[in-house]
Amino acid sequence: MARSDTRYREAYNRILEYCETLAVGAQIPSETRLGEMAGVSRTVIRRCLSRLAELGVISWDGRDKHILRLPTPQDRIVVPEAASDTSDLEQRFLDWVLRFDVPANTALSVAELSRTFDVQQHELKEFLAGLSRFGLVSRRPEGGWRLLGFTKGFAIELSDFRLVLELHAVSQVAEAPVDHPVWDRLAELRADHIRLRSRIETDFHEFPKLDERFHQAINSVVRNRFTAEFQKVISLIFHYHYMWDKTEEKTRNAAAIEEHIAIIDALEARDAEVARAAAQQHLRTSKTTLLSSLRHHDLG
Amino acid sequence: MARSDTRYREAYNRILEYCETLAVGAQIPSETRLGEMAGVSRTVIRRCLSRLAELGVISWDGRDKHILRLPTPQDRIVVPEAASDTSDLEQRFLDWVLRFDVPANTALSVAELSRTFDVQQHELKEFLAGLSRFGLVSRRPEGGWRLLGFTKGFAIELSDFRLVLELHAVSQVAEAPVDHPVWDRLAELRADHIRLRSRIETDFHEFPKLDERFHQAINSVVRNRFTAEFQKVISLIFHYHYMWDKTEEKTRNAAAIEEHIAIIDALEARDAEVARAAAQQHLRTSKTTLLSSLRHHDLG
DNA sequence: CGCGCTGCACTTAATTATTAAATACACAGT
DNA sequence: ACTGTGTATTTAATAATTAAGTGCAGCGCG
Repeated sequence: MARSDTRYREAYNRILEYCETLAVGAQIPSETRLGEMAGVSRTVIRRCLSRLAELGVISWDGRDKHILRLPTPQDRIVVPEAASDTSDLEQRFLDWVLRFDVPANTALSVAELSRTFDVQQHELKEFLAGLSRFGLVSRRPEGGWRLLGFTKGFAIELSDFRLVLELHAVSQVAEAPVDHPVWDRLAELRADHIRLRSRIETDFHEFPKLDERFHQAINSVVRNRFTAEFQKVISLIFHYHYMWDKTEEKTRNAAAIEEHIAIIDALEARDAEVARAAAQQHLRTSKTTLLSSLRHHDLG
Repeated sequence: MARSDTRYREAYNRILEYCETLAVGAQIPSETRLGEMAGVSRTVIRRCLSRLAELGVISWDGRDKHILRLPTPQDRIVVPEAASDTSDLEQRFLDWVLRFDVPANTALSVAELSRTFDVQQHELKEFLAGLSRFGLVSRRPEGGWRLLGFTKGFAIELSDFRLVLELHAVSQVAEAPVDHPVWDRLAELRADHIRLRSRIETDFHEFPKLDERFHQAINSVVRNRFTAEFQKVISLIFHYHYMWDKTEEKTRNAAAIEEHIAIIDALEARDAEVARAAAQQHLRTSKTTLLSSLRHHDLG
C-alpha cells in the first residue's frame, strides 16, 4: 500500500560494496557524499546507515562513522526483481493490436492489459494517455479506454501524414552535404537491395526488414523531436501490414525494391524533384497495400 | 478513499424527476429500462431504487415497483459540484508556461500543478504523459516530471515542423474545389487584412488574432487527426510569442499583413508554387521572430 | 417453452490513503 | 564561513478501497 523501497535496497547494497573497499576502523564519508555516490537522497542514505549500524558493520554517532568489521555476503539485502520494463511497451502493445487484429472501437481494460503485458496499471494509464494524443485510443464516457485505430479513415490519414513527413525527409536528404553519413548508408542499402533482387524468388520475405531500414535511413536525416515519435508508430504499423498481406507478396516486394532503387538513384544524383516524385509513387503503393490489407481483414 | 458517487447521485435525481411524471400507484419500468434512461448501469439503478424505497417514495419487491407518493424537493440528493473541468487544461498549462516564462528543465511537481490548476493529480499525470509524446516534458529519473520546452532547439524544430505541415496545407488549399468553404473564409480574411492595414498605425495590436484566424483557415483544409493535435499546440505558442515580443511590433505586423495577402493572392490564382514560396517566406519570418523573442528572454 | 426481468457474483476503474523518497532549513562543530 | 547533521515538510509511487460495470443463472409470467 505504498511505493516500493527498491531504491533503498539497491542503494544499501551499493554502499555495502563500498564499505568492502575500506579498512576496518576507517572513517566513512558524509551522508551527502554517499548520496552522490549511490545516486539517492540523504533520506535513503540514512536508512542504509541505520541498517549498517544495526548489523554492526559500522558505528554511527553523528558525523563519526567508522567501519567496525568487513561486510559478509549475509549483510546484503535482497532486491525484489524489477517488473517487466516499460520501455518496449509501445512495441508490444502495437504488436498485440496488429497481430490479433483487434477491431476498432474495442474497449480496452486497463486491468486486463496490465496482466497481459505485466506492467503496472498506472504505467499503462500513462501509456494510453500518450497514445490518445496520436488518436489511437480515447477515453470512454463510462470509464476506461477504447481502441480507435485501424479503420479505413485512420489508414488514409496515417498514410497521408507519412507522405508529408517522408517527402520532406527526401528533400532534406537531397540537400545533405557530401560527408553526411546518410550517403554511406544509402550506398550500403543499394547494394543490399541489388543483392536481394537477385534472389527474390526464394528470399522475398526478407524484404520488410530491408524496407524498414531504408525508410529509417531516409528519416534519420530529419532531426526533429516531433517527427521522431510519429515515425516509430508509423514504421511499426506499415511494417506489420507489409508482413501479413500475403497477396502477391513476391511481386509486391520485387516492385518495391525497384522503387527504392529509383529513389536512391535520384538522391545520389542530387535531383530533389525526381526523388520526391519517386518517393511519392512508392508511398502511394504502400498506401494501397495498407488499405487493401484492411479490406481483407474486414471481410475475414 | 474511493471513487466519488456522483454518477449515482445524478442518476438518482434524474429518476426522481421521472417519478414525478408518473401517477401514484403506477408501475415503474424495469431496472434495465431505467438504466437506459439515466445512462448508467443496473448497479447504480438498484442503489437509486433502494433509496427511493427507503424514503417511501416507491414500493419495491422484486419486479413489483410502484409509486407510493409524489416526490418532494426534500427527496432530492445533493450533487457535489464537479471539480474544474479538465478539457481546457492544455490551454491553461501552456498559457501558464508561456506567461510566466517557465525556463527549460524546470522540475514540475504534480502536487503543485494539481493545486494551481485545480485538477486531480492523476488527471495531471495523464496530461503530462500526453505532453511527453510531443517532447514538451519528460520523466525525471528521481521521479516526477521536467519541462523540456522553449529552448532554442525546441523553437527551431517546432518552426521546421510547422513549416512542413503548413506548406502541405497550402498545397491542399490551392487544389481545393471552387465550392470549398475555405475560399469564402479567405475572401473574408483578405477584406479584414485590408481593413486592418488602413488603420495599422493605431490598431496594430489586433493583428495576432487575425494571424491565428488566417493560419487556422489554411490548416482547416487538411483533415488529419495527427496534424490537428499539433496545430493546437503550435498555434498557441506562436500566438503568445507574437503578442509579447514588442520590438518593432507595428512594423512586423504591417509586414506580416502584406505576406498574408500575398499568400491569398497566389491561392486565389490557384498558383500552388507561388503560394508555397510566399508561405515559406512568411514562416521564415515567424521563425526569426520566435527565436529572437527567446533570445530576449535569455538576456532578460 | 421462451422471453424479460431480477438476484447475485465477479470484474474493473476512479480515487484515496499510505509509505518511500526528496527536499528544505536550522543549527552544530570545526 | 563552511561542511555536515538533525529534523520537518513536501512530493511521488503504489496499494487499498469503494463505486460502477458486466455476465450469468434462474424465476415467473405469458
